[in-house]
Amino acid sequence: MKAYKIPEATVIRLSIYSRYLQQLIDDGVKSVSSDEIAGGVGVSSAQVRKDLAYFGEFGTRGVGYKVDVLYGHLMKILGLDRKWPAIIVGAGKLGSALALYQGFAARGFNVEAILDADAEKIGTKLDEIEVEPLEMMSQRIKEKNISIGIVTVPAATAQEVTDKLIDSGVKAILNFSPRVLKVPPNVLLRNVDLSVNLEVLSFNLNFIK
Amino acid sequence: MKAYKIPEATVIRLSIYSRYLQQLIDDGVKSVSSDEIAGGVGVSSAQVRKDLAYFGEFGTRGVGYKVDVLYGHLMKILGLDRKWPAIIVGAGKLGSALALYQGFAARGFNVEAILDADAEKIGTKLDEIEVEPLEMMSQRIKEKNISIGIVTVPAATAQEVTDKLIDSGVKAILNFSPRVLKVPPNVLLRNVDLSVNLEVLSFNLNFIK
DNA sequence: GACTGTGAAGCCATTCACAGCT
DNA sequence: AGCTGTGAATGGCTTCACAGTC
Repeated sequence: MKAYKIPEATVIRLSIYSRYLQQLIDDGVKSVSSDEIAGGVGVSSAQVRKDLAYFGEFGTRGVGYKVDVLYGHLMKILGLDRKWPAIIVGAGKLGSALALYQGFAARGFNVEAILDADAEKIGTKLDEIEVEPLEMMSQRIKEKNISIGIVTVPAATAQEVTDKLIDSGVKAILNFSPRVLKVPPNVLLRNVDLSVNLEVLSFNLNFIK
Repeated sequence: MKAYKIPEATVIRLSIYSRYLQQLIDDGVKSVSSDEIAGGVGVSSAQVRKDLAYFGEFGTRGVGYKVDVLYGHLMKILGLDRKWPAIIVGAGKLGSALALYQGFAARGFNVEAILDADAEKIGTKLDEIEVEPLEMMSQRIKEKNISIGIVTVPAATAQEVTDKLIDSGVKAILNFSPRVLKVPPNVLLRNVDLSVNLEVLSFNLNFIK
């Protein structure tokens, strides 16, 4: 499922703009131009304006944007004016790291449960939350009203776990496993492929020096 | 720095194709068509053929591709026919998880050193490798001939650490910090922004249901 | 008959350039 | 004068459709 006519690249940049604006707020800056945002995040000022234009007119000609106002609009657009409970499946190194990652909670993504198939891991605590067996998936998703599932299991079980998440009512999957997942068209899927990122670097390293 | 005229999207897909072919090899499959690869990774068969066409003619008309031959070509193209020693800066949850992540080593990315500023962490062991102080950066990069640096420090110190990596001779940076990094044009940079990925999902969740 | 390789067409995102507002 | 908002132009990736080969 894709959301209407907004380019994904635009959504990604909005997220980055919003973080840059957060920084400006912390620094006490009140007003900003598209040119300054552009410089701060490494794109062109026309790009910044075009991205914003998909959603409305947030600035003042001749003046620029009010930092706090623009920030508010972006957070709303990104759906970050609310909490998003999430569940992590796979309490290995990566899953555990993500469960404890402050950056998620800071943006409203609260990890409400973390599950694993391994009996050894079940019952261990990561900060506040306890690793639970896979059987708890459906119950936790329903009681915590979770719509985002984060998959950090090995490739072999990734599809199976994903199917279960979707059966249990999850609407969006963030996949960290190195496996191409099949999901029905009404479920959102994003892949964070750690090795692929390094491989793009190694490909490009061939061309320098 | 960008590598010549190959679209980045193509490089990413080549990496994914190569993993799919690896699977086919494991399954004992000898021959494959662009249509089968396309089905396996979720793109069109024309896309598969176009991507491969940037680098040569690897198939046989009317027949398809020999799995092992194509796999070999892709690994060579991606620069994965060699080892890539890497260094991780930041031994927090995420850095530690990445240091131990089997997927990297499986593709030739060997984490040769992991550094941290925190005196408490220095000396602790992650599997085989020991967390060392930042001061060891230059020495380790030179003696291990490292060209890839992985940044997993908090946003506040990310730029500083990146500058040091580049000073020490690193040619490519994989950035996990939520900060836009400035690097000179002869240094490669890729960002893996964990929150941004969730935010793209939350944006799109607004449009369903 | 099957499937690759590829020029041409189509599509979509980015950049340009300027009108419009303050 | 300064900066936004936007139609038009550009550039680049993807899809189409078919000629070429086995």
